[in-house]
Amino acid sequence: MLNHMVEQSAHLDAVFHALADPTRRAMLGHLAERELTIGELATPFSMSFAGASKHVKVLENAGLVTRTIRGRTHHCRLQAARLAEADAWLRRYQRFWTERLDTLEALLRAEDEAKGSSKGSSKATARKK
Amino acid sequence: MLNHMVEQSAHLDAVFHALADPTRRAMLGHLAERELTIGELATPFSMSFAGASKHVKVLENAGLVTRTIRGRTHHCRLQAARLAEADAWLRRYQRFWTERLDTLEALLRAEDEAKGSSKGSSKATARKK
DNA sequence: AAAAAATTAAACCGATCGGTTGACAGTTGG
DNA sequence: CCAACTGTCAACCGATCGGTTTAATTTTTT
Repeated sequence: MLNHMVEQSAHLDAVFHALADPTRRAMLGHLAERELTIGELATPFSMSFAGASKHVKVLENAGLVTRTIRGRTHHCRLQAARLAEADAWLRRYQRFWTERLDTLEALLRAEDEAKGSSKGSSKATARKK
Repeated sequence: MLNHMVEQSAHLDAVFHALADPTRRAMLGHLAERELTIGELATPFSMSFAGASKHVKVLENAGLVTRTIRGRTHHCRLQAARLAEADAWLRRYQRFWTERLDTLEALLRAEDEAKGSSKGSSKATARKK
């Protein structure tokens, strides 16, 4: 029932590790547009097939990519559920950065008022704690 | 104006790398409640001071923590702006997982109807933004 | 002044990382 | 069947990781 929420720590390890490499993030960026083979994923980085293959394996291992073998080509597809898990983890902290943004906004607003006109784009965050 | 959006790739490397370790994620969790010293951060993990010090340095390096030295103690504070950057990166992919979640929701709903539910721990997710 | 406390620095450890190369294997087209 | 194509595997490389221990530094306490 909640099983998909439990024991995500290992998932998060793998997902954040996968995302910590710019090549892999770029690969995900490409996969966001279309399904791609290992070779197609490799070429934009002037990297060996084996190198790209390793990166894809990391992404696959993190559950961010699934592979379909058609003949001799391996077609990779973005699988975003684990990205959602990562995002869910991050959002636990959202109030911190929205708080900060609010105070920043307040500062900017005050600065604006001192200088001239402004635009009021407030977030109206609940003030807790 | 958008300068703070540019060249975050190195930031993202550091942030995602910092988040890829469960000890460091837990440290951030503790720092979300209150400011903590290195020693206070170390104790829950039965880890040496030096070990915790290294983890904090990684978090600091990623811009996720700032340090204030008061006497002989170093007080660490969560700094969430970089978490916001990571979240912003992830949200580029949000449409992929919301698509998936919608189909997942449909599946779970169908399953629930077939079985009859026990606890109503539904997510009540907002379906569009 | 001396001891204790909080922390960093440095050296070290085995494990993993990102990447290459070279050998191997299945697929496809002549 | 053979050659080209696509990809993996295994070995290897230097770098970094997460962690320890020991020594040094600074501040507080006695």
